[in-house]
Order: sequence, then C-alpha cells, then structure tokens
Amino acid sequence: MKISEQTFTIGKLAKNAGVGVETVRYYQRRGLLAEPPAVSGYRRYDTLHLERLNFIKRAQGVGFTLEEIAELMTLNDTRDHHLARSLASEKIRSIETRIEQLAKVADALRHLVRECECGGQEMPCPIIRMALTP
Amino acid sequence: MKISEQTFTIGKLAKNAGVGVETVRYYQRRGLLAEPPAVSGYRRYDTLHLERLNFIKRAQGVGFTLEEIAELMTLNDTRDHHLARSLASEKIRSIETRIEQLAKVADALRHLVRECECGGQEMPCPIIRMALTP
DNA sequence: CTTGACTCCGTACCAAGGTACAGAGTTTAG
DNA sequence: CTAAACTCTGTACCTTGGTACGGAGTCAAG
Repeated sequence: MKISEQTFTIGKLAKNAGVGVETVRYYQRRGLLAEPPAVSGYRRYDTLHLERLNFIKRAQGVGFTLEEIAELMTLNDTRDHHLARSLASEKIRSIETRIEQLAKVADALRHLVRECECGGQEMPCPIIRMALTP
Repeated sequence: MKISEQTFTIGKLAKNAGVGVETVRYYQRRGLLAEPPAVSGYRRYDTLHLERLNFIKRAQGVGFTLEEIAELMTLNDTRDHHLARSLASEKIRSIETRIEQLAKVADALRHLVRECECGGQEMPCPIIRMALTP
C-alpha cells in the first residue's frame, strides 16, 4: 500500500466529504476532527481527515449523536472493544423501543383514517375528534 | 347538554392539562391556543381551552409537530375531512419509512456486535472499523 | 392590611447540529 | 499584476419545543 500524500484545503475536503465548510469547522470545534497545522495561513487536510469525516457521516447515519461519535473515536484509540459493544447494544435497544412506539402511532393513525373513510361527511372528523376521546 | 361555565386562571389550566404555565403561553405565542380577554389583569380560561390543550397533547403523542397541529385545528374549523385524512395518511407513510430506516440501522448494528464478539481482542473493532468500509 | 402566591409581559436561554456573516489575509487564474 | 475565489478567526443566528427569569401588578388567606 502506498501512502497517499494528497492534501486538500478545507473547501475541497468538505466537498469530497459532501459536507459544508462550516460543518468541518464545527466538528473541529466539537473536537471530532483534528486541526492540521497551517502551512502559511491555510490548513492542509489529508485522506485521514476525509476518512474521519466519512466515519462521522456513517455513524450519524446509523443513529449515533456527535457526542457518541466522539466517544467511539476515543474507544478506537483505547481499543476498548467491550465498551464499543455495549454502546452499540444500548443503541440497538433504544432503536427497538423507538420502532415499537412508532408502530403503535402508525396503527392508531391507520385506525383513525379507516374510521374517517367509513363515516359520512357530516360526522365530526375522527382524526380531529381524537381531541376529545383519550 | 349544559354549558360548563367553570373558568380557570392560567396556573389551574396548566395544572389540569398537565403542562407548565410557560408552555401554555408558548402555545399562545405559536397561535395554537386563543388568549381569552383578561377580566381585570388576569385572563380566564374555560373547559374549551382545556380541551384544546388536551388535543394538542394527544396529537403530539401520535407524532404530529406543533405546526401540523395548528393545521389540523384550522381543518377542524373548515370541516375538511378529506384534507385531514390526507394529512394523516402522509404521516403514516413517513412513520413507515422511518421504521424501515431504523430497522436497517438496528440490523447493521446487530451484525457489527456479533462480528465484534466473534473476533479476538486484537482485531480492529468492527464497530469502529465501519469508518473505513462504506 | 399585609404577605405570599399567583399572573402579566418581554426577553433570554437550553439542546443539537449546524449555517451565516464580517473583516482580514492568501492563493490562483487570466 | 490584478481580481476573483478561497481561507482564516470569531461571533451570531437558525430550528423545535419548550423553560427560566425579572419586575410590576393582582388576588386571597390570615
């Protein structure tokens, strides 16, 4: 494997990662992305920074918050698989709970729509009437 | 049906509805709740206001945002069942989509945890390695 | 009639994850 | 060489659904 010495300015980096320049800076402020030394006023980013950004996007995509992502990156440094696993397991549980909640809500709404379709135009709209019948 | 002339101050109203006083005022600012005329400095709320608040809570419970709830209340005035139904149907679809997304995420995480448990302590943690393999 | 609890109004603040802008310096294309 | 395009830093602002606070007025119990 050869080491790619390709470097980017912040604008190219952001474009490659598909985020905004301000987002990159924001991650730096949050401590999620290192600030490389500036060569003469301008910082130069490399593929490691790009990978880091892609990691953040993927982790966000699977529902981690930026704070959890920062934690995951710390785990990466300490090689604490156990902690990473329990973090992921916790996330799985919270996702399952959320799915159950959403399924209940969708069921309730489906019920309301069916009721509303069956009744005539003159009955009070059950979707709105849900106001009065807990 | 007899008309209940019971009135509350904002504090009693909020308590009855199970929300904070500041929340009631916030809904008024958002246009979700009418501001009754003040009798001598203090506004007097009635059971209609209480029902309105309960409606808001229930609609929130089934996943509507405050903006959508405002829309639903407008529909109530115009008696447009059709629009209410399509609003609800749209909500159902977005919930279904969200559930699918979450299910995929949970699957991916379960896969990662299993992989991580099988591998030794020395392999790079797959949960963290997801960084590098889109 | 006083004191404490309540209300009024306006404004500021919280989380989360950014977005925008000002003013100064730098780099690069023509 | 100049002008556009970019970057730097710092700060302010956005969304959503509220929560908190300050100072003034009011109501109710003792």
